[in-house]
Amino acid sequence: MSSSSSLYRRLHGLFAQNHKVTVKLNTDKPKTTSLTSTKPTSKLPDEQELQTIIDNFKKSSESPKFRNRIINYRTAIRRLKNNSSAIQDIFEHQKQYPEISNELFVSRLILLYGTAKMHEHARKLFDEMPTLKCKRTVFSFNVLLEACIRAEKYDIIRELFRELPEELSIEPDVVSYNTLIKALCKAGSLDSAVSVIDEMENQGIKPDKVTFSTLLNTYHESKKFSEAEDFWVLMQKKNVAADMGIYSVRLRGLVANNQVNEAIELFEEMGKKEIIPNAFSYNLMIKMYVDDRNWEEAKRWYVKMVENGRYPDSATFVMLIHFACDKDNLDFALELCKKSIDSNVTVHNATMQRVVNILAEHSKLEEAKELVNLAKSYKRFRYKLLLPWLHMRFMW
DNA sequence: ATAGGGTTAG
Repeated sequence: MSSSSSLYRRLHGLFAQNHKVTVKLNTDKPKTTSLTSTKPTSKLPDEQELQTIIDNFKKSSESPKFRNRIINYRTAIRRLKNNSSAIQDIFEHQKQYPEISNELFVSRLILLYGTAKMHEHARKLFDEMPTLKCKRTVFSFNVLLEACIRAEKYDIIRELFRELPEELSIEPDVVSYNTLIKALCKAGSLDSAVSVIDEMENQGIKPDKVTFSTLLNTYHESKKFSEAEDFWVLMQKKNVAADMGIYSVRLRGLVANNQVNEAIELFEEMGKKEIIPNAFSYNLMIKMYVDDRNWEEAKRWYVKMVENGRYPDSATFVMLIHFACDKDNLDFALELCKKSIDSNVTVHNATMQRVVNILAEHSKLEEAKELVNLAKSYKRFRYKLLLPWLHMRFMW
């Protein structure tokens, strides 16, 4: 790096510091107005606030419209943080409404108990369903399994599987088995998860793309790439209808293991099978070359993406803009920034700022200014870009 | 309706 750029950096540092002070002087509340985004500290509600949330929720629950919107329950859970007795309080309150005999409604509550890490309450509500005049099918059984996963109680799921279907005469379906597999994967028992395939086939249930997707992904996560290979072959043998998603999982695995040729091959295979690669597929290919510092190929895949009518998204722009900056390819960096604004795609503020800075560093002041102004016209996000050159001129 | 798959910078 040249000495002029290090001078620039020092000036910029000074500038940034001064700027913060100015912000503080101009406002009465300096706590959250810093340019570097500081999240407001989320504190636990005190007793008074807690009671208000509970009372308001119960009041709102009187409206059937309110009860029909799951988002209201999710919001309440979030606001109540980990206060399980408060959550139990508002959920118990729901039992007086007719929806409590609706399997979907109760299932949502069971799932939310899981989200709140209250697996015992989830189980209790499941057990109460007959008393609540609510039918209980494999659907709510699956939901109970999922609630345990959300509560990270993986070991219970095996037991539930052994105990409940027989007791309640529920036939586990493909979703039940896929959920069991997910639980075993999360618990780190990949081998037993795989053996569930045999188990389900013995019960006459065909593993599907979700089954294979979950397992393939776990192979990749535990870096067992050659086993992932065998597993992919097994999937072909089982004639599982592949889709975009499972190809994405496979492609991600190949990229993670730096199997460049195999990744290209798979990409082409997708086209032949009429699984049209989407932006995510292209991003994977671009990322592979960006990580490899191969500018030519990264750019080639970007061009290919645009030519094939896939819209570059935030990930595409951020990856390539930084790479272009690394390579001092200012024209391309600027072009990408303009295109992102033009196509209504938001990138990180720091990414856009880096291009402004690097343009200024290379005395391309007009272009830097142009970009800052262009960013001002962007409606979906308010970029906060600084024009360092103004300040440098002032210092000189 | 419940189960999976998703990135990008510092």
